[in-house]
Amino acid sequence: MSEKIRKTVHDDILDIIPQLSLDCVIFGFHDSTLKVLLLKWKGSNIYSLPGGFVKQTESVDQAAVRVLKERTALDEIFLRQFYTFGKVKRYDNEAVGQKLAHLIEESVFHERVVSIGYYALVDYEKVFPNPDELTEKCEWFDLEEVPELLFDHNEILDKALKALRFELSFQPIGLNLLPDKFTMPDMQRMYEAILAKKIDPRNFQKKILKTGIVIRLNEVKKGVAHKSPYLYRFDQNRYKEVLEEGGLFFI
Amino acid sequence: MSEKIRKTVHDDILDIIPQLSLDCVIFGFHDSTLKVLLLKWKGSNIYSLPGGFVKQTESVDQAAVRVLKERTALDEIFLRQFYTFGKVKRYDNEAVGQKLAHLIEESVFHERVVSIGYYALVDYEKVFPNPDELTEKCEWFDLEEVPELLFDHNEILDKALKALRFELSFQPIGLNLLPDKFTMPDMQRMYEAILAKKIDPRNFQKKILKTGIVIRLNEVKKGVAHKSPYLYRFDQNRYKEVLEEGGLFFI
DNA sequence: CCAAAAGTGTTTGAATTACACCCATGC
DNA sequence: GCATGGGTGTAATTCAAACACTTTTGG
Repeated sequence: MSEKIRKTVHDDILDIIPQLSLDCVIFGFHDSTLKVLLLKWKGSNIYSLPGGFVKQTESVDQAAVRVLKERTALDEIFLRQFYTFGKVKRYDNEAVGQKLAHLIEESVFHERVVSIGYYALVDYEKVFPNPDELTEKCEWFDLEEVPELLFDHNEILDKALKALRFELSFQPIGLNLLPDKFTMPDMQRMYEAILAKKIDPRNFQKKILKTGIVIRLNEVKKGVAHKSPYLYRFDQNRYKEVLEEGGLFFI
Repeated sequence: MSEKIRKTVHDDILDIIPQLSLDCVIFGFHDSTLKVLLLKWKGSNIYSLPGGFVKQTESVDQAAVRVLKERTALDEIFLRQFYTFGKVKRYDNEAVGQKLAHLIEESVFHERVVSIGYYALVDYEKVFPNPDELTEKCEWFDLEEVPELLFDHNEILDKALKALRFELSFQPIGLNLLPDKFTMPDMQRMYEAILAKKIDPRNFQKKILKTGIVIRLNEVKKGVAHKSPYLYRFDQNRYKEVLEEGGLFFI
């Protein structure tokens, strides 16, 4: 553990809530597949979700926003708290302590920590992945290619994905994964990637347009092979209306 | 603050996770209305939700089970973690400290606490409400008659009710509020009380019976005025099947 | 001109809603 | 015997699902 890191951890320890952390599952959508942002720890082959601690002077939500901003350079992120992980032994503390001994004092991992799980939906193109002091890479992984993760992060990821699927099934939150202008087939592929099922394009379009939450622009996407698809944009105001009407809609 | 209580709080402080608590919204159903179990603090007119701290040696879920058992004398309670409340200033620490100064050292309330919210569904008839050392009464309140509560407990209650309504809309969790044997009109009234809307009895019965999760017994409820209604019981096995089929059903 | 993806409507079946009268019981 | 709540079926409508061909573009 470098002196710098030791110092940082030590200074911070007074400012954070002890035994409480948060973990963020950051989802992106690219090449018709759902991606998740993972960190690779320095001098190792160990991966984990981005996470952090909650400062005494910030809310848990603010802490999540801060962590996300640090890792993605994005403000204004769609965030959902989905579960708090509170088992006594969330992972093999001994083993983790040894694996990370070159970076962090082992005793840190002897203490039990409760972690609040958030998931975030971001526009893949706008993200600049950024590792922190303890990690050397921050990169996107296809969901099917996620390796074994540190702590209980595979479990947290599973639960986040379930929560995302559930919520996407009746609220159009998936729009947060798309760029400002997108095509109907893009949107459909996004739904298909997350829900892991094929959807009929005619029925899909009908359903989406009926809600009125997207608006077709007088533009088509150029420079693509084959027929040029129309571009759409999200109608934030209409979306809020739909939500206030209690409007849930199923895909 | 009595010596006994001071000692208890002091002894416990080493065994619990600091700055982390949990709060339980315990719902019951009686007289066609949804009820919630509240505590009245000693020597005051202050009410709050039951809650507690998480011991170092127990999971957060176990802590919730323990709290529920202490307040209701029930094992095997239906419990759902629904949200973690993490604002920096969840309530007016000064004011609360003063209000409870006769029971607890004021400084306790100067520290910021993150609280994990659970809601429980219990069989009203089986509950023996039980105050703790700091409270003098533990009693059921109609939802409409809930007074101003301590801390941010009104907000927690609101959010629990929303979560309950949402979940009840597509999973038959409300059965946990009913006795082992119940009538179809009972069940309907329970849905009506929670969702706050009238339901057609023919359509309701059709929908419930179609799922197969309740079974009509060869008994009727005796001793009631008017026509004797049939009794039903919950089919736990069928319920599990339905859940595994991914079966959600709307009311 | 060919290959590949985009765009579009109608028909069918399933599910949901609306609706009203008779029955059994306790008083 | 009467007032009250319990029990039940059908018709109308709405909503969801199935399904295939034409159009446009780049290469």
